[in-house]
Amino acid sequence: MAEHDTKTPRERYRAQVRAEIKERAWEQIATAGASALSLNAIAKQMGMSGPALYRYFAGRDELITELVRDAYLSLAGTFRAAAEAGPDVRALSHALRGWALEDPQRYFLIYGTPVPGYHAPDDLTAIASEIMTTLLDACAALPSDGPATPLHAHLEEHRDWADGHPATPAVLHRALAFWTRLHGALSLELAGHFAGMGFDPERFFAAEVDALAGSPTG
Amino acid sequence: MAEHDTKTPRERYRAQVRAEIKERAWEQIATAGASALSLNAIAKQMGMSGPALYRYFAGRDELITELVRDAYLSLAGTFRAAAEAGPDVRALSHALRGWALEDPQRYFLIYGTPVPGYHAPDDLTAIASEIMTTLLDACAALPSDGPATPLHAHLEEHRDWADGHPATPAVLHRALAFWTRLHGALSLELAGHFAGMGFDPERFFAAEVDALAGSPTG
DNA sequence: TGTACATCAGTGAACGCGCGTTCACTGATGTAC
DNA sequence: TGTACATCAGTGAACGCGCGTTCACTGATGTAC
Repeated sequence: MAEHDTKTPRERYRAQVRAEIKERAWEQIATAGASALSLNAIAKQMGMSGPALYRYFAGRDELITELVRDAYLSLAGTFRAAAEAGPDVRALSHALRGWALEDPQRYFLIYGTPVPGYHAPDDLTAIASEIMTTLLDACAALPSDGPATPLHAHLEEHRDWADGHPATPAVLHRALAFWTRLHGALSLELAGHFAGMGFDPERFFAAEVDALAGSPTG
Repeated sequence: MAEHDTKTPRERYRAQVRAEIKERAWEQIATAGASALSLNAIAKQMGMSGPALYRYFAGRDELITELVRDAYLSLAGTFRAAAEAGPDVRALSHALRGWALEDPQRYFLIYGTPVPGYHAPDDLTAIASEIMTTLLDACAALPSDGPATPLHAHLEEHRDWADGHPATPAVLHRALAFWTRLHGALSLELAGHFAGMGFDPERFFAAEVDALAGSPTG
């Protein structure tokens, strides 16, 4: 009773249909890539006429933007869950890999080839910032820091992206290294560039994580 | 006289037009991404009718395949040139970055989001193999090797991709790390994910290269 | 050198397709009295 | 509870577009004698 449903049946129905549209959109993206996403095809798949979707999304662009936002939210949620037991770069890293493997095209929607001209909406920076903060926390919890380098001085001067986080330059550097290295290993794996090479991508990924978690950013 | 031109004028003309088609294709890709590449648009830009292009390419797919091949060849050539003065990972790394910045969409055509279903032609593996060999040579020329790790044993057993190269497992690991780390830093930079963060991508890239060239794969 | 023929680049019309999006509408669902 | 009205989901037709691709053709360029 305390938690009363404030949604009218119509609102609930709307939310449901919106959700199904997005689901079909994800299926389509997984099958043929984001650039092939088509409103008409989604409508047909749902047994509706094309124009019906305009009751739910202003157009194709708004739908895509919404999908990008959902992808970011999903990743942020995964990170939050992985950090629940405390800051731990290993947990974060493997959560990231699991999330990426779960739906490679979702991963690429965020980190893949940018479409020249497309600009992501502004409210994503807040979500991206939460993700980065989680990573910074985990890096700050690691032991050693190692000697200062010229890059540290540079990062010290350009640390706005850390969003007020009280991280040392060494921690900033390590967070950047985590981000880019994991992304490198993951995106090549997901894009199929390891196919036929024989080795186990997961072992290599784990070795990268170990190297990062073990030594000062070397 | 010794070097007589065996090409007829018609053949030379054909080659010229083919080259211009590709050039326009690259322009289009740089402007709107590879998925937006259109034969008709290229033809219009060249002042020809659409069907005329079918004298030069069997269709859109063949053109794209050709562009992918050219991108690989271009990268292989860049690597070859960078290794001319001897094996040197630093030279290779910065040559790679320069090549990528020269035309980000060309880079993404090789390393970007894969289109589900598209499969690259087989003869690319030879070019990819040359690139990898150059990188392996450079890694083998680095000094220290560091202690053996479990990953080394795994790579020792799965080294077919090294194509007969007499590299130690530590060298194999380092080559993989080079490849993935540079790719991670580069693709995030090119995709614009560093935009607004304030730090200098080149300095970070250089630090990654230094870390790789300096210590055993840590 | 001149003529007859073959080659081949390029055109314009056409086909069928799917796209995003608009518009005027029908009919069902919810609301107010 | 019943009636009158407003809201809103969904339809079908239509618009204009650009796409890849085929086809029969014209006209210029090259080749053979």
